[in-house]
Amino acid sequence: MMEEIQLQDISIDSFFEKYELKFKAIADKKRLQIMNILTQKGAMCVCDLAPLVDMAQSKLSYHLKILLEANIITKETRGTWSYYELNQEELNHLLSHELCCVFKPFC
Amino acid sequence: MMEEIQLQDISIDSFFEKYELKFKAIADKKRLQIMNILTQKGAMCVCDLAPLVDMAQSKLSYHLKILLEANIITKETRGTWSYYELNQEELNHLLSHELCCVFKPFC
DNA sequence: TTAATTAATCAAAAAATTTTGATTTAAGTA
DNA sequence: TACTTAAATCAAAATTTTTTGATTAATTAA
Repeated sequence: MMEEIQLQDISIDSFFEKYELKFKAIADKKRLQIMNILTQKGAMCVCDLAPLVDMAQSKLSYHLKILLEANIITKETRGTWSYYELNQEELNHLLSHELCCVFKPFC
Repeated sequence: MMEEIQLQDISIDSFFEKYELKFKAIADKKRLQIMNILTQKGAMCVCDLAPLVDMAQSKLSYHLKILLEANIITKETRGTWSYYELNQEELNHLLSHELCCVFKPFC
């Protein structure tokens, strides 16, 4: 019984942690701008994205990693290039329909 | 023309800032827990909420202020008590329908 | 092969957020 | 009136996040 309650607590706790991670990822002006650009342009590599968001490469890679680890975007490597794309499915689970067109693709 | 472009930039910039503020407010395990409790219990005062989230009063007041400033919750003062309640309308604009029952009331 | 490009990672510095404990203000209670 | 309770605010400390610039590894191009 004790264990049951504890398990419940642990699971609700990790549930909140999961959403903390996701909301934290999108809780940033620059990362929202990145999402907005990916909404409009589809998949992009770091070197093409960098000038659009006016960011140094290492800084952009840092922000992309945050979004990637929250599953907000996906990554596909081709040669030396890394192509990043919005994860539409994930965003649909997360955001209101209203936020389509701005932070979600094809809505 | 220059001005038009600048105005556009400023407005899209403040648009991202607005959502940064809101997502930042909900991008926290403890604040999500607060929202979850308010979802279940409706309006609550700080002194009743504090033991439920196992937080000192000043800490809880700090987190409530973050949510209040993002318009995620509302506040009504009665005597010495402050009653906080989820802002259902705001959350509907922000979050997916899926996140109802967890972070949004009456869905 | 050599040089250049792409992007990830690292450590240190800078900046922002959160926690803590105390103080303050206001309102209720004996 | 004096005492207690509720909650906001404050400053300092602690913690977390972000930025910066350099380095590294892998791939492409000359």
